[in-house]
Parts: sequence; C-alpha cells; structure tokens
Amino acid sequence: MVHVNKRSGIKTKEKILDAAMQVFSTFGYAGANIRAIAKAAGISIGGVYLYFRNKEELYLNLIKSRIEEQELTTKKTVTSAGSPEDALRAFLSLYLAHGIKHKELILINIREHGFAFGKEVKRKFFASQIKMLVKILNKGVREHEFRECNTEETARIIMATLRGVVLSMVLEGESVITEKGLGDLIIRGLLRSDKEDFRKKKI
Amino acid sequence: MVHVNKRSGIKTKEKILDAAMQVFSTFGYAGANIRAIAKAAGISIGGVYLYFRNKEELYLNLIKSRIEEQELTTKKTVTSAGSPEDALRAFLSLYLAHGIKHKELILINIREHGFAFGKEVKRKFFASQIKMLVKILNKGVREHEFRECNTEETARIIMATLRGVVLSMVLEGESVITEKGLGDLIIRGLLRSDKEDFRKKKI
Amino acid sequence: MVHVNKRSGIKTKEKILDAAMQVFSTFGYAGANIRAIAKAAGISIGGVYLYFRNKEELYLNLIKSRIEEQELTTKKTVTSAGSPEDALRAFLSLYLAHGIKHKELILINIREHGFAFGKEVKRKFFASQIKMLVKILNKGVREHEFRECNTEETARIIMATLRGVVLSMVLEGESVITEKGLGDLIIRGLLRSDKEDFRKKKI
Amino acid sequence: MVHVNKRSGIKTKEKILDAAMQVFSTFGYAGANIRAIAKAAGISIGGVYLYFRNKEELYLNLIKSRIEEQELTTKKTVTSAGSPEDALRAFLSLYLAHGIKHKELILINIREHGFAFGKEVKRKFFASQIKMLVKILNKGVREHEFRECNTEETARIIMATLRGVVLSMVLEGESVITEKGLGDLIIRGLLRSDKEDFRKKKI
DNA sequence: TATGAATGAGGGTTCATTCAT
DNA sequence: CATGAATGAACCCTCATTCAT
Repeated sequence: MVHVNKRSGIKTKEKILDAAMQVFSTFGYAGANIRAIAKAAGISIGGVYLYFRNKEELYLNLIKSRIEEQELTTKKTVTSAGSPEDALRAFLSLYLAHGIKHKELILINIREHGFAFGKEVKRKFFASQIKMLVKILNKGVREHEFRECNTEETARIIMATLRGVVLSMVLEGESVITEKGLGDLIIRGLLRSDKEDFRKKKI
Repeated sequence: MVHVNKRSGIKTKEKILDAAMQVFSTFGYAGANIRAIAKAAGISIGGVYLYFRNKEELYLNLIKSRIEEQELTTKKTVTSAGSPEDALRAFLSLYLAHGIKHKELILINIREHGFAFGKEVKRKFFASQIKMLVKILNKGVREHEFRECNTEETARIIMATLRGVVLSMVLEGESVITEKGLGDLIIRGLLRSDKEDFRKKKI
Repeated sequence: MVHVNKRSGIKTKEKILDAAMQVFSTFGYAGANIRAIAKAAGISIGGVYLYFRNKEELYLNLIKSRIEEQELTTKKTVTSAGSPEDALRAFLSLYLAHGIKHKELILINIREHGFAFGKEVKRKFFASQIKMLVKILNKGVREHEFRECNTEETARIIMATLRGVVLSMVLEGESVITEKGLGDLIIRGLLRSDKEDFRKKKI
Repeated sequence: MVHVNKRSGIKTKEKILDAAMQVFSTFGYAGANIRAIAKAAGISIGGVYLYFRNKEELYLNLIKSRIEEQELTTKKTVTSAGSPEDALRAFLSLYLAHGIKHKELILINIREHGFAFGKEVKRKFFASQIKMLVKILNKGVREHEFRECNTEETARIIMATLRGVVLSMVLEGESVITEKGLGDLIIRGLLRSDKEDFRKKKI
C-alpha cells in the first residue's frame, strides 16, 4: 500500500522528510516555504499535502522521527558500556556522530525554540539525555573514578557543551574539534588527581 | 544626524533597536514583522523606515551594535587580568554575563544562521573571541600552568561550551549551571596533574 | 452504454447523481468538491470522471434529469384535471410535492443562478411551467370561474409564490404551510366575502 | 479619522461592501473571491483586509448592514399605516422596493443558506417580518375586514410569496409582476366575487 | 472499469514597503 | 520627522483533473 517512486526507489514520504529537513534547517520554520520543500523533494506542492496535513505537522513529524531515532541508539549503546569513562566517551561520541549526521536537527531544534508546537517533544528528549548523563556521572563518583561534584550541574554543562560543539560544527564547519580533544577536556576535569588535592591543601 | 525624541528624550533609533531585539529573538527574522517592532517601539510603521532602510538593515544594525559592545568590554577586561587561569575565568564570566544580559542576541545569532546577510559580522566576532582565548591558553601552557594541548582546538571547544551554556540558559532557563561549576570543569581539565601523568605512564 | 454495477445492481451513474444532488445542494456548486461526491457515492475520485467529463457536466446532468422528471409528471396530471380550480389545485399540489421530494433541486436551482451553464435548462423549465399555468387561468376566466385579470402576470406571481413556499419549506423547515392554506389564499384571497360563504353552503 | 477616497468621495469601506454585494450575489460565498471584490471596489487585495478581518467577516457585515436597514424602514412605515389592507399593501410595497433596490441581498440570503455563520441574523430578520405580518392580519380579522384564517400560516405564505417574487424579479428580470397585481391576488384571490365588484363601485 | 497518487492553478491571507498627508 | 492607509508579491493550502496501474 506504500507508494514507491519508481525512479528513485525512495518512498515519497521519506523524500519529503529529507527535503523538509534540509529546507527547515536552512531557513527556519517561518522562513521555509512548502514550494521549496516540494521542489527539493522533486514533487508537486499538492503532493506534500498528501502525506502531511500542513506545514506544522510536517515539521513536527520531522522532529519526532529524528529524535526518536537518536534516543533509541543512545540508550542502547550507553547502557552496554563498561566503565563510567567508557560510557561517557561513548555518549559523547554518539551525540557528536548523530549531531553531524543530522546537522540540521540541532539547527531546527534551536532555531525554532519558542515555538509552541514541538516544544514538548524537544524538552522530553533533552531531559532523557540529561538523566542518562547523571546516571553515568553518579556511577563514576560512587566508584571513585570521578571526583566529587554536583552531577546534575555537570551533566547539564556537558550537554550544553555537546550542543555547542555540534552547533559550531554546523555553523562554522569546524573540523578542528575532535572526539578525543573534547573527551580529554571533559574527562581530565573529572578524574581524581592527587596533585589537585595537594594543590588545594597548599592553598 | 542623530534623532532625539523631544518628548521622551530617548533616541528613537535606540527604541527601535530594543524593540527589534525583542521581536527578532522571539520570532526569528522571518517570523518577525515590522508592525510588531513598530508597536513595541511605540512608533508608527513608517517611522521604522525613517531610521532603517529596510528589515534587513535593521537586523544587521542590531547585530552589529550588540556585538561591538560585547567585543569591547571583553577585550578590556581580559587583557587586564593576571594569571592565565584568572584571565580564563574572567573571560568565561564575561561571556556568560553578556549572554544573559542579551539573551536574545545568541538566539538571533543562531536562529538566523544561514542567512547571507549578517554572516560576516558574526564570523568576525567569533574569530576575535577565539583569538583571545588562544592567547590565554598559549600563555598558560608556556607558563606551565596548563597542560600541553592543541590550544586552537581547546579554544574552540571552550567557545562552543560557552555558546551551549548560554543557549541552555536561554532555552531551558537553566539556573543550575554556575560560573564556578563551569570554570572548575574546564580548568581542572587543563591544570597539570601529577596523578594523571603518573597514571598515563602506568598505562 | 449503460453502466451497471455487478455487485450492487445499482447503476453507478445514478449513485453519482444522487450523491452529487446531496453535496451540491448542501454546499453549492463552488463549495462542493468531487472528493466529497465520490465518497458519498461510494466510489473513487477517478470513477466520477468515467461517467462525467467534468464537474460542470455532472452538474448539468443533475439538473436536467431532475427537471425532466418533474416536467413530465406535472404535464400529465394537470391536463387530466376537471375544472380550472381543480387543475390549479392539482398544479400547486404537484409542485409542492416535487419541491419537497427534491428539496435540493430548488436550492441548487437558485444557488447557482448566475452560472452561465445550466441557465438555459432552467429558463426553459420555468417557461413551460408558466405556460401551463396561463392555460389554466385563461380557461378559468373564459368559463367565468376566475375574475378578469392579467393572466400572464398572475401566473408569474403564482409561480413565484410556489418557489417561495418550497424555498421556505427547505430553508426554514416550515411545517406550518399547508396545501389547503396556500390554495385557499390564492383562490379566495384575504377579504371576507359573503358570496363565498354562500357559495360554500351551496356546495 | 474616517478615510475618504479623494477621487470618488466614497468611503473605502462602503466601496468594499458594495463590491462585495455585487460579487457575492453573483458567485455565491464560495464562488466569490477576494481578488474580484478588491478589483470591483477599485482597491488592492490587501486593502480589503484593512477593513475586514477576513472573507467571512466581510460577508457577515454585508448581510447585517443591509438587513438592519430594511428592518428599520419597514417597521416605521407599517406601524403608521391606516387600515389593515393599507398596512398590508404598504408592507408588500416596501418589501418589493427593498428587494429590488438590494436585489443581491435575497440572492445572497438564499444562496448561502446552510452557512453556519449569518444564519442567526437571517433567521431573526425573517421572524420579525413574520411577526409584523401576523399583527396586520390579526387586526384585519378582528375588524372583520379579512376572512377568518390561520394568520400564522397565511403570514408565512405571504412572506414566501414575497421572497419568491423578488427572487423571480432578480433571476428572470421579471418586469411583468406589478405591485398592484400582487396585492390584488393576495387581497382578493382569483375567484369572481360580485360583492367585491359591488364594494369597488361603492368606493 | 476502477483506483487514488500526483499535479498545479488559483484562492485566502500576510506583510514589507511606499507615500500622501 | 511622523503617520498609517494602500499596495501587491508571496505564502499556505485546496481541489478539479489526469494517468499509471
């Protein structure tokens, strides 16, 4: 029952979603227009409305489908990691990979903040990511691998950093930032260090 | 050539810029409309066009004026700081303060990425901020206060982090992230630590 | 050339016409849409186009088929009536019955006035009805049953009245107006008349 | 504060209403389009929206303004009439005059029956007209000028007749139907009546 | 015959911009 | 300087019509 375009072999709905991702992320919700999306998808204007009731629904669908995908893979990978450090590095790695694969998502995500619709979906996603991070951090502290710290705050800083890094990669096309560089900066700040303890006492 | 409103004594142009900041940051460039800006500024539609040739120029002016302000104060404060750590903490503090004071700017900055106009202004600002950071980091490494690292990359990560943190504060109204928490995470990851060196060798 | 649906045994064309009547009368020509008609007829959109070249032709066909039906039965009944009064009452009765049976027709008929197409069909029908009425009236006057009057004008007034009454029944769902009440008003008028009373008793 | 067009001297809003009347009555609500109304009014598309929030509001405004006008003049004239027959003839005369002056109104009124909006306004108008008629008829019966009859029903028939006559005049451009012809039919009916003849001579 | 995905012209509405006052 | 009515291009969306299956 699913219509498949003979020429491209890709389902029309998916073609629209891909085109929408491209256009929305470039121009934002308000700046994007259906005509452009249709053209990018290689179909007619009316065609878009065969699969999505309106612009808003298309936008929502886009966000949901991509977010759900990321949430699933992240959860799976992280829970199967070994040490807290490994789990954290895996988390960072996955977020970056996802962010780069779907560069546009973060743009849409941010650009259209303030939009009533889609807000809840985004908030939930963010909250679940934070929860995963806190769990990793708590385990690390408990096992004396990470130094004592406000894990909730730290998790939020790390999430912010990740967002910022992906954002930079998208906005400025940063190729300088590496997974290892980022991981090292964050991890080394977390690890217990006698010298720091020593230095602290001295002060 | 400076227009001063006789009655209020406030420059009309500034009133428009303030209103534009508010409206643009809430609705984005495409979503904003001149009528709303005029209303928020308390003047007529035509009045806006007395001070700005068109919507685009208003937008550009907005970005420029705010960015220049930030650039100036940052440069002044950072160069007068003592140790690299102090300079870095001052930089972080200033960026956050500025980001919170002009929450809207970062939103506009990001939302309207992809826009041909304004791109250059933003890029320049970003580049100058990075340069300042690299200088601080290099000094720290040279003075054996910071560990050896790719200072260019690290600077970019820190900038990304700052962007991300301000973004989080704006988007989610994060009150959890503190200046100290953020500084500690970044600094402790930078400081030389015998334990880490020791641990490294063991591995 | 007659299409018969094997399964239902009902001619598809007739199903479409019925559905079209329903939809056109509810939403008017411009307000109606083929999708709704197809759905009401229980067939696909393309199916409609197998029987009618386009929306206009479907509309025309609809009017013609219903009008011809009414014209036929009216002519038959009226010509077989006895006295002019009986003929007139029969005419009124038939028109009302038809109007109520095909409530929608009058709506369509009126709603879509101004439409270039269909205009001729409707005009012809109206003219033939007027002609029948004039004949009845003339006979009545000739036989000294009706008072002298401009029979052409009177016929038009009666036709207008009939249209108005059916319209009222459709629009306001009038159940107050009866065949007898209408007939009495036209035949006898409003004024008190001893002669009429006398005549009544005689009968 | 009211804008007056210099060239025509007619208020823009009134120009729009006139144009809308013309277009709506010709093509119906769904068939009419704002572009056509704007063009007929001699203004731009956007201009229409300066005075009416949307198509629906324009339509509603149209109906209301015209109906209120008719209601007012009818009430005034009828209450000041002498005998019931005079009052009735005055009512007929006014209705016809109004109907011809605002030919379009009756078309709109009927075409767009079934429309949720405007329904209430129309129903109220109709009800108030009926009430006036019933009052006239009751007085006539009480004063033994009119014969006994169901005045409610008769009022409705007369209203229907009026609607039908105006409709005919609009649809077919009837110039045959006269005020006197209509009044005579309603007042005296079709039957010959010596008494009426007698009465006439007396007068 | 029958289907319904696809098309694109056209309609309602918004809004940046102009200009007479 | 300031106003806001007026303009019209461009947006979202609908729907008559076609056509490959």
